[in-house]
Amino acid sequence: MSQDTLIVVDGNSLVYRAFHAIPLLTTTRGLITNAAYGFTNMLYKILQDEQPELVAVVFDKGRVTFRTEQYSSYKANRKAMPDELRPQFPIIKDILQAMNIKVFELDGYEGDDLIGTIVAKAEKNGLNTLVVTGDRDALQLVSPRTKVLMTRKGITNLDIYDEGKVWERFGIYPNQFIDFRALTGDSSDNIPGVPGIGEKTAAKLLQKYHSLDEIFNHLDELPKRQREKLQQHREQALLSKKLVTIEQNVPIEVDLTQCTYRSPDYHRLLELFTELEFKSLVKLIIGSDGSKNGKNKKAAHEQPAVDTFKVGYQKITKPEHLDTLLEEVKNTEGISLVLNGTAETGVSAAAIATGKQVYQLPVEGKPDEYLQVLKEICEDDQAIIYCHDGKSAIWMLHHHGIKLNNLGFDTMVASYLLNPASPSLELEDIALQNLGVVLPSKGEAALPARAEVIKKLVPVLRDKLKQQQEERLFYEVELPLVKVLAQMEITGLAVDKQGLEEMSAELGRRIDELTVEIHALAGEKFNINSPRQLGKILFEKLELPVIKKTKTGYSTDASVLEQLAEKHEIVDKILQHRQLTKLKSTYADGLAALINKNTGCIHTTLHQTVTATGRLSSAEPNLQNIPIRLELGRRIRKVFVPRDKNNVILTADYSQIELRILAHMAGDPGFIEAFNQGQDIHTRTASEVFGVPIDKVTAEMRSKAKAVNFGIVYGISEYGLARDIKVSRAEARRYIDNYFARCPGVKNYIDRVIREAKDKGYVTTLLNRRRYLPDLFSPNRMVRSFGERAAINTPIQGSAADIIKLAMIRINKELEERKLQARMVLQVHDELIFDTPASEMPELVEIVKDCMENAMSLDVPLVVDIKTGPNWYEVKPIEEQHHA
DNA sequence: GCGAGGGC
DNA sequence: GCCCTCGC
Repeated sequence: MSQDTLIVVDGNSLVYRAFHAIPLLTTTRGLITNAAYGFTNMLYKILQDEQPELVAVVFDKGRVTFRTEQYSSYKANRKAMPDELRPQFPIIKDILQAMNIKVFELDGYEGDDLIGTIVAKAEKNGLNTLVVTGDRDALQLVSPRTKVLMTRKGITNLDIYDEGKVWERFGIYPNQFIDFRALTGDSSDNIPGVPGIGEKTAAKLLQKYHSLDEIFNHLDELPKRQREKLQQHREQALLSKKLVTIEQNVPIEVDLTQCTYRSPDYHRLLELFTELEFKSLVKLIIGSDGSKNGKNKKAAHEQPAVDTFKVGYQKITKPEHLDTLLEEVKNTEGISLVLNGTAETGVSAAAIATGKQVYQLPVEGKPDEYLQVLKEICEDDQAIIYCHDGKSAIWMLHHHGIKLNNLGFDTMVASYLLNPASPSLELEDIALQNLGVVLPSKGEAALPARAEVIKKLVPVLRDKLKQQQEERLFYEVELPLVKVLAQMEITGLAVDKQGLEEMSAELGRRIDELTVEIHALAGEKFNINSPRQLGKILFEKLELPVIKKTKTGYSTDASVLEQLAEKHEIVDKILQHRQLTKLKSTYADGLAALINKNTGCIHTTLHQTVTATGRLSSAEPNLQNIPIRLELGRRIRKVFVPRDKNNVILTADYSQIELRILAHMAGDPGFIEAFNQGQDIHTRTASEVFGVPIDKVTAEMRSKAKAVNFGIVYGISEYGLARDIKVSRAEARRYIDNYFARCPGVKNYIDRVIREAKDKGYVTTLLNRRRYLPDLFSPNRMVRSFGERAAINTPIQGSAADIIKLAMIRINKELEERKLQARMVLQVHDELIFDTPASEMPELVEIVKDCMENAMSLDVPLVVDIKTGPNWYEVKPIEEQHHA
């Protein structure tokens, strides 16, 4: 007889258990996955422990079953399936399919009955069966060959019931279980049983009389109270018996050979698990702990279930092979290119995948031979080239004087667009998530594998972009922008190094003076830069009042110090010290350290795949936060100079772009009108909020109104506004209410955006850039409010990003076509900075103004202010220069 | 990792 | 609301 083991899983029972045992988990896209995660983990563990030869999972189908027809109250007190659970069933079925596990379901029957039928068949075939469920009724199936694995509490505690265990637990044999339930009932399924007869009594009766029928035959032997109860509820007991009896002959084809447990489709499973963000399960399959450095060893028993992705490739050993490569590239629409190397040292190795073949370069023994071929390929306008992080490829090629003319796809940028709030940016992760393959991390095969994977990813990612309606955004904005950003980084900003050093020295002297004074006032030396030491001095030694606390101690931030300023003269000096050390360390010294020795310029990195809203970010150094508000800091801008003595700096910034976008998207007539008439928008808001005529708006009112306008754009909270303009919460609330009362279009817009965001799970910008907002569904109110503010802010901030990106692409195209020497060198969210020969100024002004103001057509004008000067500090409006 | 502070 | 960098 066969010793094979069959596992039959009650899908619904385990899914419900998992749902209630695990708190709501969501993916970064807001998909709820807790039940799917818990179920999959349970299943994995059971399969691991039992190593079965056969596996089946059953599900209920349809709410009406033959039991409901017999007894309308059956399971009537069961609540409807929670909205968070329902959509997890298709996910679970996808997972089971990927695991190659047979699923049974049949309309009108509960999972129990399918289990019963399968068990009957298994018994006939002499299989050992293990039923996995949380439903006690299944215990009636226990036999010498059939056991039940029952969930106890949570999902990790499982009890195994064989005949002995049933006896031990209930004092009955499994074949008495139906009668037992007929007597005790089951409140969760609304099975009545015999009221007043509990488990203890039922077991005693069954021990003595063996069955329900025999109990009724011997009623006269029973004590009066029991007898009466049984007589009175006889019909009910018999009905209960029918209801709890598991059907073992359901009209369904059960072919146990179909249940043979084969190995899963690991690639599909990896795609699913990575998409669902089941990180521990991914680790289980790929046998890695996810650490990039590979320092942490795998546990010995953890055999990776999938091999790393391998692809056959041709190493180019002879120069003649290069001709073959060139020929094939010519005949291929879209090749992928992977480069090893750095921007500083150039390309050290390359791989090219055409779809038919993967080529590995360089030519053995001839380290530079291939560069000419690389040049021919990259600069061929006909060759469409796919990269992962095309901008870094452009940098590396730039080292060899090679251009990348036709970037046809960028898997990193595409993956960012699909989920900018938490994108997978590493090719390894993108491959896992979209192809279900594991990339080799090192070794000779790594490069060709990457090339092949990029080539395979392009259609998959393109399809996903299309599904999210972001194909145009990708091809018309983000992809062409890669080249523009590369050019900006490569050009860099010229810096007056000597000027920077002088500023650093001067700041150093003033910091030293202040340090001496502060130490004297404190009566001891201490590290002013250490919030811990500073806190001790201020709040313990000098006993100043504690205004705010942080997680780790006293808060000493600027708002706290400002409130303490009048209590002790040391405080103002600390504020000054803070300001000066920030300027010296971050700006004077920080910038000086990043001047490129060869070019004398600062080459920031403009990140295209970092922000959740679609903005760019700047790093090493961050040139998007060079001081401007305070005069002292603003002087830093003097060191940013043109790269040639005949050049000037030109800046062009959008005036109030975010508020204009808000006016446009909200369609608020008053707001739109104000911009169309060229009114001062903050003055107008002040007039609305304070209910005074435009000409009666004071400077203070305007400044408060300005804060309100910012607040609206940021997704206002009265708390934030009150803090910013230093008024009470109630006062702030009044301003906001007034604002909404006077600008109903804005109010409606905000409500609409939040509603749509909650409905769809994401928000979009004017060019359909998408951001998922899982925070909107958080059970935590604070997190939820945060999500709501992001829902308001993202369409505005992101649309501004869309617009300036469009302008940048058009400007660069014009500069190129007109062969101008002017260069765009920086973007600061609503501002572009150029380094241009003075002679090209008039033409540049015309191009920049035109491209920026007409980047997109809105219901309000886009207005750009242009300034020029000998450095970034001294830029002045061009009109003024005419008059001067 | 946190607090602080610079920008839009 | 969105970032980056510094010093501890």
